[in-house]
Amino acid sequence: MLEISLLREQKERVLKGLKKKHQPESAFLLVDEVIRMDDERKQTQTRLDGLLFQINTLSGQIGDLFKTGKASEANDLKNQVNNIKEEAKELEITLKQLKDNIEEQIIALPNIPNESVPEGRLPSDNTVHFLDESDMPSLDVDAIPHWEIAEKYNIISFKSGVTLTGAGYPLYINKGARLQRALINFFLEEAIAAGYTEYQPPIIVNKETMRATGQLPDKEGQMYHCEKDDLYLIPTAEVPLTNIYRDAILSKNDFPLMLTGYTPCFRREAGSYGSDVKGLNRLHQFDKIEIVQIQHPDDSYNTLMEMVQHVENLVKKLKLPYRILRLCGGDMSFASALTFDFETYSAAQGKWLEVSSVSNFETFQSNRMKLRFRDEDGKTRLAHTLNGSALALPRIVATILENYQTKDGVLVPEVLQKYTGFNIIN
RNA sequence: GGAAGAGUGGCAGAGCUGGUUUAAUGCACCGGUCUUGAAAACCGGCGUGGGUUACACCACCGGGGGUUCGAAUCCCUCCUCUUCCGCCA
Repeated sequence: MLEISLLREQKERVLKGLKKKHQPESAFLLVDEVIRMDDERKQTQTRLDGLLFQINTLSGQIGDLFKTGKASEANDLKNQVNNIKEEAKELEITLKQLKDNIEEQIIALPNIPNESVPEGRLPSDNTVHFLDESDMPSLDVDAIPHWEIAEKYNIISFKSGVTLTGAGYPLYINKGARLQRALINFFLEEAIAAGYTEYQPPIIVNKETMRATGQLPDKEGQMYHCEKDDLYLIPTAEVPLTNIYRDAILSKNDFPLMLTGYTPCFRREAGSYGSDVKGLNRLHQFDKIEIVQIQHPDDSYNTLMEMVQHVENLVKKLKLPYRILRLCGGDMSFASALTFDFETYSAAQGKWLEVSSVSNFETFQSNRMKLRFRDEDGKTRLAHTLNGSALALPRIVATILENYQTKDGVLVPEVLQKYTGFNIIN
């Protein structure tokens, strides 16, 4: 959620940003509308405060009058107060409506992209930040996609998943399951070595938590909801991890806060179809290790690059062909100011698969969740939040299975072997 | 799930027979005096948000609602914690 002060003080920048994100005409009109409503809100608040002041003062006088036995005079004042109260009640209703309206409108505005975000509307407009062509794999002509490998070695059963739950819920078997566990440990250990603190958060959270990181009201339809308890299954560990510091006021030397956690993630993925959902490409339940940082505004972009480097290091260690994309304005998420996507090359499919997305949200999330810190001069300011996948498992597994396949079986990347306890899947 | 008790500013802890408590006091913290320096002592400051050029002023005593001229204080409801009972990995 954007800050109203930003709309007021840097309106040109906001309008430019909305254009870069290819917002509809209505979004531009919203900016002025929100400012106008906020002006009205201030006026209403001031008038209401005046009335409340009168009520407070008169009530004090009434108390004094009763004490000194002047009941009739007190009763006169009572009537007076009752009149003011009616007026105040109306203003209160107006005020509440204004506040609700402002929130409803401003929530519809996306974050403003950073200067360095490229222009463009489509994924093809993203700029390739790095592409290591020398490592592109050359597979045998009879190379097969990961879903066939999974079946061949009986390490993942999509069929059983369908029996148990439905499409998009694979069952990992034997070395398939152990490979998953190895990846989780590898990613967590790497994050810990980089200075992150490991958390094991709840994977079901309440409405307020979903609201604070922006999943609600925006992505209601993409999430699993437990109706009886009005709780939601998390789509990413970002949600509980960032919310740990909801409503907090940090001190400057708390920065940077570095959190990591492994969780299953749940996404309904309504509207997806075709080759996108084949095999492990897109699932309803998957495993992911997330890294989150909460940082001082002055340092957040350095931190973003560090996080990108951390993720890059992971795919390098796994020796997977990858590229990094700087997302263009039109392809970025609603809440992000700057995003780098990582894609690994799934050789048998001949496809780039997104395995990580690393973003700086600046104050977009912290504003919604009131995550602040105390400045040198004692004032509270909003902190910057950042997060990234490090990494999401299914597509990494898909890439490993396809790129490491040989006639004798699938080799296990060297760095994983101490976690798997075996070096080939056959 | 049932019963009882409790939720106050970073912490501790008053207030809870409704009106000099619209939040006392202590600790912690920050600044100052004193001191070669430090400790102690003393003086001052010390919640969040709205609002204002700045004040004034307003809201918030777990969340929400109500009674009243006036609510931390009374009522309703929800949440959380503690203890006991029941159930159970």
